[in-house]
Amino acid sequence: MDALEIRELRYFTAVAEELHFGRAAERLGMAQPPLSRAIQHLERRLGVSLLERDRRGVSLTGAGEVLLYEGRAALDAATAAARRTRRAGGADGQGGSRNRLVLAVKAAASHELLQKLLDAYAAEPGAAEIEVLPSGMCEQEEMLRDGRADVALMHAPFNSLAGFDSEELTTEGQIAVLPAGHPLAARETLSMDDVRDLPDLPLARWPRHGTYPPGPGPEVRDQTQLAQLIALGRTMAVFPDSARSWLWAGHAAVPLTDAPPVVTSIAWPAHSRSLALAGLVRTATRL
Amino acid sequence: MDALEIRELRYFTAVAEELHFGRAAERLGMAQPPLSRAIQHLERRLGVSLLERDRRGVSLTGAGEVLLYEGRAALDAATAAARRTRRAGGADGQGGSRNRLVLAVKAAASHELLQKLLDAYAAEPGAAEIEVLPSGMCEQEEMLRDGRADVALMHAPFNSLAGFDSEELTTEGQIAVLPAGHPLAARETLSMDDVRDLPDLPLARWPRHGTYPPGPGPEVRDQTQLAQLIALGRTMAVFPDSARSWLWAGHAAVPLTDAPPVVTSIAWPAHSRSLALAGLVRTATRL
DNA sequence: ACCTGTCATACCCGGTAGGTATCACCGCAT
DNA sequence: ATGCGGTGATACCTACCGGGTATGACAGGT
Repeated sequence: MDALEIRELRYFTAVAEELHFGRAAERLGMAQPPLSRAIQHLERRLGVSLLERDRRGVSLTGAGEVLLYEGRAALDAATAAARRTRRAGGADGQGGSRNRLVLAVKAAASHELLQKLLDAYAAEPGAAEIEVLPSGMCEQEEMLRDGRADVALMHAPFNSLAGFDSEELTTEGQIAVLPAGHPLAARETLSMDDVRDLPDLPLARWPRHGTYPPGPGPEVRDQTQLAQLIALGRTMAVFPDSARSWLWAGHAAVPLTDAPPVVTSIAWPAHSRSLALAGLVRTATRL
Repeated sequence: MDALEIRELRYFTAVAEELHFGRAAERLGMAQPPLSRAIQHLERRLGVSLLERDRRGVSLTGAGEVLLYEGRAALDAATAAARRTRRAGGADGQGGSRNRLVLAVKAAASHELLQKLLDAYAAEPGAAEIEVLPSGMCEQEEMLRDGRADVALMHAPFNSLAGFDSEELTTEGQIAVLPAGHPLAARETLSMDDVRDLPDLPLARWPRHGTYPPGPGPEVRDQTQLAQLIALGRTMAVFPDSARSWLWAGHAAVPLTDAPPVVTSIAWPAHSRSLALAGLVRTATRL
């Protein structure tokens, strides 16, 4: 019962994701035959069939799905180990950067909270250096898992806190961000039913984990694009209250009475034991 | 920036735990020179010094400590991936055992709760087969992490729920289990101060993660040994209320007014997506 | 000084990961 | 039907590297 090797997991996940040995081999920078052999070898060692080689392509068996899922976790853990070790040893350029934290935040969210947090923490005695790592819309989980970040500001229910330790920081309502001239912009409040499925204002779509959800609305990549499209009267969006800070002149914000509240939390890998991290969390909860 | 290999992590953790290349090599079933080389190679690839080779033995650098910690997580993740995949493929003997959960429970704890849970769950339509895996005193976390178990009954504050999803099931007080003839056994209630550091009844010590904590009390391995020693008047112990079910005639139980309450939870790896697991958790919370 | 215990170095060998060439198999077009 | 393109599997070879043995370097204790 010898353990899986990381290399084998890399190979398997490549094949499982591509469902095609040739493309997977290309992605891995190797030839196809050794890849086929490696997967066969893996299946023999596990005593389990992972892939269904049908003439019409490759598909995952049940065990293969399990391995894809669990293997990704193992891969993340291994790359996180490497990254954090390199950083702890100061192999990232300047030497000995022990006292440093990487904080992942959504690019345009929680501006004021972040500012207050950084200011307050910098005033602490012995504060570590905080590197702010801007992340995409829901990339923070991945960043924490694979070691690119040590700690993150996450927003339930958009981010999932599963597998992390966290402390709640703030809770806020949500607003509908509409074109200033739109009839609904004059209302005092709105409900989700009012803004869902408006034919003239379809909800914009963000990429989640690399792909766009289906829907009628325009696809946007960042918040500036979205802001422009709203100002042009092409779409609308639902955002936490704090988004008011970046609204344009052509925008109108109307509170939503029944939108789920957005909880901003500070989250970190459950097993972290860093002193600097503990200090940052303490500062954050005192704000 | 090629990834660490599991083999390298195994080697490094062995050395980091033994702090001795020879013993580590023996534990790994290999000779010492290749082990030394492997560690050097690892240090060169990470660009970081992990071990301080001092004349008088080996010690961990800061980066080494980080790698030991993170590496263990990666090792656990990899072995969990292998184990769960094998099980999903039915490679553990009988074929295709997809619908099966391994539940880790402390050997002699929560007897009645466990009984009720298993009965209730078995009555559910489409219930999976539950394999009950008895665990040591605080071994459940490890079992969940490395895939030996899918779900566990854990007892805060003895087990740490960090890194797992969980649902609280019951809360109970604690009792002092004393020899029946002891003067304190006649009391209606006791406080922690009453029973801490009694010269005639030192608290027994359980092994935690393989080693015994220091102290004057006798070292016990299982709950039967402890019961015997208590009946003999040599020691005492503090247990949750539910421990009354296994008390002997020579024991006396006195409620402790200020002991921390014991919370029994059902816990599982945060990323689990198994249908059977969801059903078991639902059953448990409805008890 | 000697011996002992430690980790590092030198050198050799065999397994295996990876490459190239090719096969076996099917769907599909002509 | 029959070749063609595209798939994954097989055969075979090479080179690297992981592992073993023997030995060195170096410090402490006697």
